[in-house]
Amino acid sequence: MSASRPTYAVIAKAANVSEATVSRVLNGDDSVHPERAKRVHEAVDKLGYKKNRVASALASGRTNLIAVVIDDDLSVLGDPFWGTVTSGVSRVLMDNGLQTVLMVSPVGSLEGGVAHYLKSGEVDGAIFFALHSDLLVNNLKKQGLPLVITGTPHSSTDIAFVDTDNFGGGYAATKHLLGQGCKKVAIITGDIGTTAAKQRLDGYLQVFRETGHVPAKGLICEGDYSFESGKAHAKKLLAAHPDLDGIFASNDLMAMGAIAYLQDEGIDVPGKIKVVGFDDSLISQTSRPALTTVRQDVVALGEAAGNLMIAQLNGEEVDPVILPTELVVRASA
Amino acid sequence: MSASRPTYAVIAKAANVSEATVSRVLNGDDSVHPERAKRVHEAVDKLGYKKNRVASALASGRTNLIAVVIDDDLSVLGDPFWGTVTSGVSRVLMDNGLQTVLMVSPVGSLEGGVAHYLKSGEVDGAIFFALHSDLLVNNLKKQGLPLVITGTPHSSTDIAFVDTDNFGGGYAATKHLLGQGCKKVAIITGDIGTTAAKQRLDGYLQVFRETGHVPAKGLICEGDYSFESGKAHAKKLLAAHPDLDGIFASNDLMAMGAIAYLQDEGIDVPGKIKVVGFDDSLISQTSRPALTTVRQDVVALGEAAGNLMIAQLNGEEVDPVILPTELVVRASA
DNA sequence: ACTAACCGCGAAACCGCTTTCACGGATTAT
DNA sequence: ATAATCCGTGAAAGCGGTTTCGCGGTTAGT
Repeated sequence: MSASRPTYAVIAKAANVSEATVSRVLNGDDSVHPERAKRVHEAVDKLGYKKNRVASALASGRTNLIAVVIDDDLSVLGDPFWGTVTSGVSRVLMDNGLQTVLMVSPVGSLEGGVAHYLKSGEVDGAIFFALHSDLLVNNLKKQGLPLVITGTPHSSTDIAFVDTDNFGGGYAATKHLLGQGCKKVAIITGDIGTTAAKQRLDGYLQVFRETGHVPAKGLICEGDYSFESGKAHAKKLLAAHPDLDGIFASNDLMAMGAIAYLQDEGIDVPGKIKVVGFDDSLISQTSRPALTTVRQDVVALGEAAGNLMIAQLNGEEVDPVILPTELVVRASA
Repeated sequence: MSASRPTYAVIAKAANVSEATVSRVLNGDDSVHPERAKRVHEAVDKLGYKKNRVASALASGRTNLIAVVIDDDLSVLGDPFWGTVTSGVSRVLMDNGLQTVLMVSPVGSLEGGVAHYLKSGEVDGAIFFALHSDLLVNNLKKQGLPLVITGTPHSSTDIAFVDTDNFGGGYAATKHLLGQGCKKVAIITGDIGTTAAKQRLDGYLQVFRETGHVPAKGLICEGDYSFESGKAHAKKLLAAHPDLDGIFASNDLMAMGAIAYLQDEGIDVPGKIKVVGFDDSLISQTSRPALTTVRQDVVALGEAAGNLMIAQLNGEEVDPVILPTELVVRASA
């Protein structure tokens, strides 16, 4: 850095006030006489002063940094879903003068880099994505760190979280298939270790509960959100149930996999078998037949997480936020 | 925080040394007597001491924070490409004790939040993605901030950058189409304002230069990397050149768009027209026909950017890094 | 008119770590 | 043996803000 940047000492002298007053003015303390406040502002403008946020953080104990922790490996941010959530979070935080510190790493244990970092007081709060275990968050919660989880936690904690209405989405998707005349509808769930997959399955089951029917054995199979898994399960399902006429896949990628298999077999979609996905990701629009799917507002999810964090920093009590889903009917069902 | 965390004062007392010595030990200064160093380490372990990185940053002037600046809006992180690059960067930085501060915002001018933040000394360096203009980086460079650009800069600066071999990729893709017997090969470029798009086009042109041919007029059209743009340009191209038999699209999404249009028109891919994409993104594997495309190692790109930053922080001189591409032949060409 | 509460403001302590400086003792050179 | 170096170490001065505390001067209470 060529010219060292000015400090309070310089501003104070230029405005002919004390450093304490400079601090008050710059932090919006309205107990300063307008005249002196004006002098301070003028000095700040004239000298191009920018507050050193590190020094400020040390003195005040607030870093204005929020960690976004992705409990996984590299692949997660490569998923447009989490990338989009992240940008939603980031934007909200930035609008509130906070910066986003990104940490991509498995956080299984209470030790390890991420855990230490979060406990070192270098961030004012943490937002978790794709959390595999509640161990760390419960531990951090005890330490009083403001926390937000994106997705529903596994255990029933009192930690703030935001999520999509997975249950409602699963319900709507299944109902739609039945409404289209399907008699035998299967579900390919996501990794059942995730709460989202469980909830979507619950939505599916609820439809049958309401009609008094019991979903046939073997119509429920557990995928892992991958294209290949959609393909494989479609094959298995069709072999066991030749009269299958509807598939609800827990995400678009598996739906695409299923459709790929069916098309390879010369089975018409949606003529013979109708398929519904989940997410309304880009591929659902570009594939053919275009995919009927359950849309979730991913940016809104990120923004909600950011807002929940802001609220907590302001000392407010917060409740979980569940965002609605919407069925988008295209060609596949 | 329930129990306030220990400070140097506590450790120093416990180990019966001065705070200066504690600092030396914790910062790897080997001039401390092993016996005393051991005492310090024991005290640290016993008391569960974690260094306050904020205080450390203030005193040392090093924050251990690196900004990742995405010069755009929300959509960019939703693109799996940048999400993946980001995670690559983040991992390398983390392995080196640095944290990633994510900033998603247009950085057109020298003012604005991002610019101020980068100049405020709160980060030790900055890595730029999807840079639209070199204005800010040149300005920051002058201030001595270590910088890395992902993608080739527009102007010829002496700023470190990493990029994929776009030229080579474009060359290979075009050559492949010709090698498959195509006589009339068009290119749908990306947003020509990006250097990547220009370089891929250059690769395409180079093939013709070498063969002494001049690519027919109207075979070069400028897309914008979107699905729709691929679709629209395929239509336009086919109308103008009914004998078209090859298309090189500058990314997979446009390739998919082109194929979608061709299939809608009942034109066989690759029977009548062959299509090559660029990126080797997920959709290129899941689509049918599976897309022949130019693979770039996106994680490696991010890691290279991270490593270039580390090198600069170590005071090393660095050269640009160009990563190789690889043609992945699938069904579409 | 006299005490009490109040208000704006500056002095100074403080946040927790880093780094310079100088000192006593041991080592090496002369 | 004496002077010149070198070493490991602690005291203390920062880094650049924030915040407590108390002072002098008003304003309000009775």
